Amino acid sequence: MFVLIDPATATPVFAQIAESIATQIATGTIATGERLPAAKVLAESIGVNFHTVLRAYQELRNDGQIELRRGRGAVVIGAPTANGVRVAVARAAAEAKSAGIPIGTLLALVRKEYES
Amino acid sequence: MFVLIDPATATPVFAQIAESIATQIATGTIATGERLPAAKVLAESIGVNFHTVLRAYQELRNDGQIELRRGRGAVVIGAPTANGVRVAVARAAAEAKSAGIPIGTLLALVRKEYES
DNA sequence: ACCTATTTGTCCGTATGTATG
DNA sequence: CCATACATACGGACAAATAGG
Repeated sequence: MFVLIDPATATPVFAQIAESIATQIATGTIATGERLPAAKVLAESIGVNFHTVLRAYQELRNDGQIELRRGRGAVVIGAPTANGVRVAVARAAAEAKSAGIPIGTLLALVRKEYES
Repeated sequence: MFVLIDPATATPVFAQIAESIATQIATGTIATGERLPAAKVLAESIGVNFHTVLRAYQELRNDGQIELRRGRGAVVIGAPTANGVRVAVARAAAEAKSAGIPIGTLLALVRKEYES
């Protein structure tokens, strides 16, 4: 697990961690089902507070990339992603963008619709 | 601004705060464009740490309900929500649900599509 | 143009709780 | 029962953007 932090960058540390892990998931460096190191462990290895790593993990969870469970750790989720879904999502995103709806609002709409 | 916290409940304090404010936005008790009290002020008024309120605010921002800016505060966003968007979102949500795709993954897909 | 107060943003540290194994 | 590991909350510090004088 290699995570390199650039303190000079404007992007926050937790975001850098999340981005690094997300990239490694996307490129297959970290496999589906694999378990990420405990937040405390990773934090010590890159020299940051464990809360910062935890926040990165929670960001990844909110993006549906990993699953977090107490006592168990962080596990990478495999994305099945049926085809019809992708098409529908693409249309919704395009509609929203052309309507000038911000991403946050769109996500709120999707969540509300999904949970209704 | 009335926010009542029940310490006996299992739901976290920050979630209770966010939920309370979301309800007040939904019911019109808090109007669109209105400014929420500063996190520090609200925190003192309900007797919690200001970080907890800040987290509630950030939750509301992630849900597209308010806009946060340093030095400016938290302002309630009005939802324009064009009609075509609602239809597209509803379809995408339905597709995802029938495909068994969890909400987190769906949101990640939407975000990726939107930002591409 | 400058300075100051306000307010959110991030990070650190500590403590306690809770689900998992 | 116990160790592990995430979850929440508190507290403090400093940074950065905004607003107002």
